[in-house]
Amino acid sequence: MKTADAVLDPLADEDGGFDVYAKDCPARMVLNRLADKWALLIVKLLKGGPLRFNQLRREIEGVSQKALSQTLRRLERDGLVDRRVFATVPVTVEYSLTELGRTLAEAFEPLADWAHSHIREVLAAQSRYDAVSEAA
Amino acid sequence: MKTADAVLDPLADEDGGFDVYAKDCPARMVLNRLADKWALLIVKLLKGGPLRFNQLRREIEGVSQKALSQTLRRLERDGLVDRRVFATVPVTVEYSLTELGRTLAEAFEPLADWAHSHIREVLAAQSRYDAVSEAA
DNA sequence: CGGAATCCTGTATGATACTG
DNA sequence: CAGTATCATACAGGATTCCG
Repeated sequence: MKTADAVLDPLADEDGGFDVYAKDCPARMVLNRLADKWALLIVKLLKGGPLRFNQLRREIEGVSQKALSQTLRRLERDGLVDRRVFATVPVTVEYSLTELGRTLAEAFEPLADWAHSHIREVLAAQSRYDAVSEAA
Repeated sequence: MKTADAVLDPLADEDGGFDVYAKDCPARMVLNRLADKWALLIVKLLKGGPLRFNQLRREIEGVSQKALSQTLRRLERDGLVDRRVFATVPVTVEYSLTELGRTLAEAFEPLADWAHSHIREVLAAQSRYDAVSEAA
């Protein structure tokens, strides 16, 4: 395709930003990455400090080792998570947030809070909706 | 208080919240819904006022009519978006944010801002990562 | 215009097994 | 412990067609 710069420049707008609604906008790629089923959950967990692979796996109920592995690699690639290997006898791998990751974790917090505090309203809305469409 | 939801109670923790890391936690369902590729994009768009179906479709480059339709229905079901039909000659359908939806839009803003202002860092991290792994 | 129904395919995901 | 590799599949998602 194009080079990285060629992609960026035409999309940059006056305020130095990007159009999230443009197809190939990097910001949308970022958003899509964050839309990952586990990514934000992991980031939020790591806010509490470094964790090892299987610790994460135990904490996040329902994640497969494959999904966890993939998500961690993507997060590492995006510079959000740091991966450190310790040459202990059974090898130990520790994941932690980078500086960038920490800023993300903070930006995510309002959304997490929102989910937390509006679950009941959402569930109620769903029931209402289902009741109506079921009636038809 | 313990009536309707057998699902909710066992998951409620001391502070009256939910454990996002539990498999069947409603909060996680909410989060997963938000993790939808288009949901947040739509919510953000509707902050600017009501829009019709094809307006949304045009604004969000790359969304298929099916994906848009499905996402809108889900958002409506969750009580985040309001759908109003006008009996004009070619029927007009208008989508707008509900009160609940507006609170979500606000909670989302920090994350959108984050994506906006950290794209370059993420892209840089990706390049670095790819350069290294490619070297192997 | 705003969608629902159908078909069809890529990919994401999960279970299983193997390695360092 | 911390993964990768393989396979098998379910399902989201796109393209197309048709309808109120």
